[in-house]
Amino acid sequence: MENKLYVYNSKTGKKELFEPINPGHVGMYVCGPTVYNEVHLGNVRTFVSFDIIYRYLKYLGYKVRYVRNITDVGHLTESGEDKVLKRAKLEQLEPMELVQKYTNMFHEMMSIFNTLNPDIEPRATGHLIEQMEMVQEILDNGYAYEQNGSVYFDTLKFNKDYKSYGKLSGRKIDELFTETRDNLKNQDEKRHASDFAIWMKASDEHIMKWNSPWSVGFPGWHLECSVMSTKYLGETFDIHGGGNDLKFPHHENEIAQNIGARGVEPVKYWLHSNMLLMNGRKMSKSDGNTISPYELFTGNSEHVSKGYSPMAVRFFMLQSHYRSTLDLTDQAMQAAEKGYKKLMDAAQVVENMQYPGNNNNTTDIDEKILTILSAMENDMNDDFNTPKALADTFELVNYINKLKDGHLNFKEISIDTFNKIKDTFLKFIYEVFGFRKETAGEDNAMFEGMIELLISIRNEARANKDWATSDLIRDKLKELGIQLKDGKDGTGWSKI
RNA sequence: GGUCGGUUUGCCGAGUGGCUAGGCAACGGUCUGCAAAACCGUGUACACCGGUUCGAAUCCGGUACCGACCUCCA
Repeated sequence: MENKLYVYNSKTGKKELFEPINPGHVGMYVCGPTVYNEVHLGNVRTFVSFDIIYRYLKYLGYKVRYVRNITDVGHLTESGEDKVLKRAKLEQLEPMELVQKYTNMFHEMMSIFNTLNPDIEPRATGHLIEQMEMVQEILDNGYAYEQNGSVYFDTLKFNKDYKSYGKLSGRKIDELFTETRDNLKNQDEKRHASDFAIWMKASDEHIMKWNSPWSVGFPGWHLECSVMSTKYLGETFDIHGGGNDLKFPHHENEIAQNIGARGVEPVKYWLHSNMLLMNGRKMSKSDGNTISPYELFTGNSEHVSKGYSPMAVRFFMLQSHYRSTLDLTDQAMQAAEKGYKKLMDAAQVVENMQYPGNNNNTTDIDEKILTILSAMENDMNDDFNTPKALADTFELVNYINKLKDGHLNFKEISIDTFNKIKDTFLKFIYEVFGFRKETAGEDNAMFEGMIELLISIRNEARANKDWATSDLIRDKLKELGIQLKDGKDGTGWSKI
């Protein structure tokens, strides 16, 4: 942990030295999905971005508590309907049945993309008591008012006392007054247009509702994150993450609620990831500019010419910085797929490579390699710059391939340098970047044995200049997805 | 309309006041029975117009275009 990690804090708009509140420990909260629908590829980008951050913090040796919630109530559509209820009606499922269905699918997708599970994954409906308690605290402190059974956060009073409403998202409360859309439900109950509901009275036909001191109703969407983050991470914690479209109003309101209830700023570092675009525009279901993860895997979409594997997609995402927009195009995916394959081929090569003999002499090549190795960490320390770290990694790929082909002699580097390449390279590929081998077969001894057998039969044929047999084996294997590669030291193979 | 961000070589995408990002594609070469892979070499880019500077694609100002947010959104 002697390295210094800098993170870009949305609250200050600057890169800041990362110093956790409790040395050695990091509390991190990321807004999870609302489970009313199949997970969107854009969501995946956000969760992959924070997966890298989680992984890298762990790599640095921090003990991280990663909390990511599941929103299963209170998230309303523009017309004021509960998203979960609306969808449940459509699919003719119990609300909790629907929530479970999409929660399961979400977990499956996260595992397909090889993201690590959060340490705690709390649900909004599991924290109704705590949410009511916070509503009461805010009321007691005078930053909320009740109106016909609903409770609204008083942004004007809050802003008068703390002068901070709108600070995170750079908004001014006076402007919010005029900008607000006028089609929101219960708008007229609010004192000020920028006020927001923290408890809502439910109508008779509303199914998901609970008894409270104010009405039979349900909590406001922003409340759950305030409650669950502080419950599991404390009144102040280190990192809060989410997509930058949540900055306003969600995160802004979260801060207001926490301060309104407890009087303290909850978050030290706000991290926001940027949007995934497709063909230059934000992915959006309404105008058809969207592709689901499964469509991307199978190629069953007008936007792509073929399917791409989940790890190729992950690689594609890591090739841009999490704070930049990323534009998904078919051409870009093809490039990413090939680059990913090259990287993983090198990983397989270096895994099986041993340094011959024992040489401790170092040359200027050792020095160059050691510079690359430290650059990998330095670049990740610079606000998790995965594209740069990945570029460094490709420089190692070049050295690995040169060693393999004999263009670089092992004697030109020391055994110590070689072991460092192997160790760091594999650590970054598997632990930090979170790539994984995509087919079970690669780890299967019998499968590998059979390939090796075919290769030796083919080599026999080649020795006899029986090109017909030789090419038959090569071509048939290629059809099955195995690419043979004839090299100086015999024939290797890889998955296509 | 308001706020913020972007415009980098054929594509994606980093970065920096003077030093090769990287991946993909292209072209030439090495290797190979052929192929693939790998390796070597080639490309000299930073929207436009001004300004600051010994020097700017990088800083400042303006213009154009694009995008996001402005209580559905990762």
